[in-house]
Amino acid sequence: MHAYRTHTCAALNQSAVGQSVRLSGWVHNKRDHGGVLFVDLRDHYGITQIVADSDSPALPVLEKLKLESVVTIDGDVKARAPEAVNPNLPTGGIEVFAREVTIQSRAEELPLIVNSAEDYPEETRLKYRFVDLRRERVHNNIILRSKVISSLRQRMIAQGFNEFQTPILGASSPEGARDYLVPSRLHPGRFYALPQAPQMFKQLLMVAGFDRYFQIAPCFRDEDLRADRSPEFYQLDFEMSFVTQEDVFQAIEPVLAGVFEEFSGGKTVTPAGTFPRIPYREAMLKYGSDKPDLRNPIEIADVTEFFGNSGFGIFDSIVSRGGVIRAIPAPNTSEMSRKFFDEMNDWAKREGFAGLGYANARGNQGPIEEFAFNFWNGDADQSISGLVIDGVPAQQRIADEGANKDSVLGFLKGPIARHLAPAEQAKLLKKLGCKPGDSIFFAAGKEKDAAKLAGAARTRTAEILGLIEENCFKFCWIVDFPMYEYDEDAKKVDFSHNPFSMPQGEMEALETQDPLDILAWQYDIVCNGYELSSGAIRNHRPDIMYKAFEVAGYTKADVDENFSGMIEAFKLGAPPHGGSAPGIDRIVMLLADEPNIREVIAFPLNQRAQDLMMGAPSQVSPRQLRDVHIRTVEAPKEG
RNA sequence: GCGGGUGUAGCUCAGUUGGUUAGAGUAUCGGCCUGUCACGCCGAGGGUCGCGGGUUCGAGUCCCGUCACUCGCGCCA
Repeated sequence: MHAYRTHTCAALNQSAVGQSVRLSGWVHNKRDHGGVLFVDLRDHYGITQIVADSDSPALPVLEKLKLESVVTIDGDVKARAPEAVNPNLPTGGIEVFAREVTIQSRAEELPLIVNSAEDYPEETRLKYRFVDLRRERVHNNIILRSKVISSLRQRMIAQGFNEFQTPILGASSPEGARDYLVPSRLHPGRFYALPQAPQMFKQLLMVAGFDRYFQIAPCFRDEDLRADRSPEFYQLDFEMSFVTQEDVFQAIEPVLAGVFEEFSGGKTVTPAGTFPRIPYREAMLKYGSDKPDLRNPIEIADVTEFFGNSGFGIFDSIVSRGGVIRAIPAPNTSEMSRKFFDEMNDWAKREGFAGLGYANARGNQGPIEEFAFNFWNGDADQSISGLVIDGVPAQQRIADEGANKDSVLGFLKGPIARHLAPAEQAKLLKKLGCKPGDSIFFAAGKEKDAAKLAGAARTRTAEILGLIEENCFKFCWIVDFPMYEYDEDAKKVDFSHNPFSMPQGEMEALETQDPLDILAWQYDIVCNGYELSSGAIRNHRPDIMYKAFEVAGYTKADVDENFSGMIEAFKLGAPPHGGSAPGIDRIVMLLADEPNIREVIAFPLNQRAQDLMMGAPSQVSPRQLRDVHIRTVEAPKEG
């Protein structure tokens, strides 16, 4: 008989009744009835109930044993009485009567309880990650991760991609994120950098003629963390030769849609081949973000045209200084309390914005859209007959109150609305697609700021109102990123994203167009508001590369000095190529429905990039520092 | 670097307007219990209330500072 087990804790069922078996696992839970003791024995595969009665020598041993101790049980499989069957347990039809128990490892009192779904502070969980990982939810997440990676690999290989490893110890690169540095022992004063991504190497693999490469690649970035950002993470890094942007899309959409369909657990997935393509500028306008969550039905609109001479001072002056006004429709909220709108405004201020204005559309009972359209076209009197405002027909109000026609016909309430003539209000509602009873939030400022506030308000509004569609994964491509942007601080044009992307229009565009109008063959994949990947058709032409850098104010010497390896390679025969790199941790995070990337990493660093279990980063001995020619400046702290 | 939240028993949390000896659940220890599967019942131990300072007759509670964790902003092509 095997030293530890004849079966796993998930393997036994009715067909094993009568067998003599040996099981090993952790004491998941105990129920001690004095004369009879039940133990839930757990391993990776499942749970089997062990029974020890007063005849069993195992009873006194198991009785004293703490939870999470590891034991080997010798016993006999018995069928449970019908009333004792546990339908919630796959092995619930049987139990193992213990004849003997061997203690493999005694557990002391636990810092967190394995057999509970209770939430523990992350500090505790990470310090005792090996215990935390025994718990069902995290254990399943890590298994899911393994399956997702396996599936991604198979799907890539099936498409003819070859998996290669690229160096971990590389050269530091001047652009991009901060590098993790590794000092060199053999070369005093010099440093390796851990890769932020295998960018250079995958392009060189294309130059080397390998045509289709991929890698489950570890990446490192020494920047501050977020819930969806870890300093070390994995990407499905891939690159292809002789391809257009369209070819890259067609290669990766089936992989992502496929793996999401495989593991989504029934949630709907945007089908491969139908990922919407949203130009960057459109995304910034309609969603206030370059990673829009398309589960959110709200669409932002630009309403700058309604202000400037409206008499609403703040907005008018923002517009006159070149700013913009963005409107965020909030469905069915016009009857919400003042508090709702005030709290949105307070929230915007807390987020560092000037504030968030609002207006409410009256709860008209008439066909407001049709009326608004007619009104706007000077055809109002004709349709007033059908219009009811706040329960009173519009014509009657005009007659009864002798009211000013404009005030009666106003569609919008609130401090901003007072400054817009009814015809303007109608146009505005029409533009936003608002219905009676909706409200509108206004975000004003410089274009970048207003878009950002509008985007944040769009998300918050939908979350508060419960408008985010559930049980779906909505993918899209963000395309047509601008090649350059104006850097306010440096007062010059600079690359807006990756300097190695091919500009759309290539050399001709660089020579003839306003740099701020040039688009790049660069694209992101976004799913449910998370940026899953970033990619591009690369610039493989030295002449275009020098020109692209020249536009941003860099000399040929600058390029040669910083990127000589790549440039030299491109001078010796480089195929047109492009690729992308979906983030694996974020994919698993979405599939596991976890709000935090650390939930899908077996041993994650905490929010301050520390390993609380192993104590990284740690101090090293003076000898080690001497070896790598490092002298620290600040007095080391204890710990 | 900046802003929000949290910090009370091993663990999860409660703690009122500043007022007696800081509570509960769970875990641990002891006792009882032969059919539980969140077993049940009885009892016990367990606290620098994150840390430092201040106000007060009196501070877990109010004020100032500070630390840790976390979420967001900056940052992350």
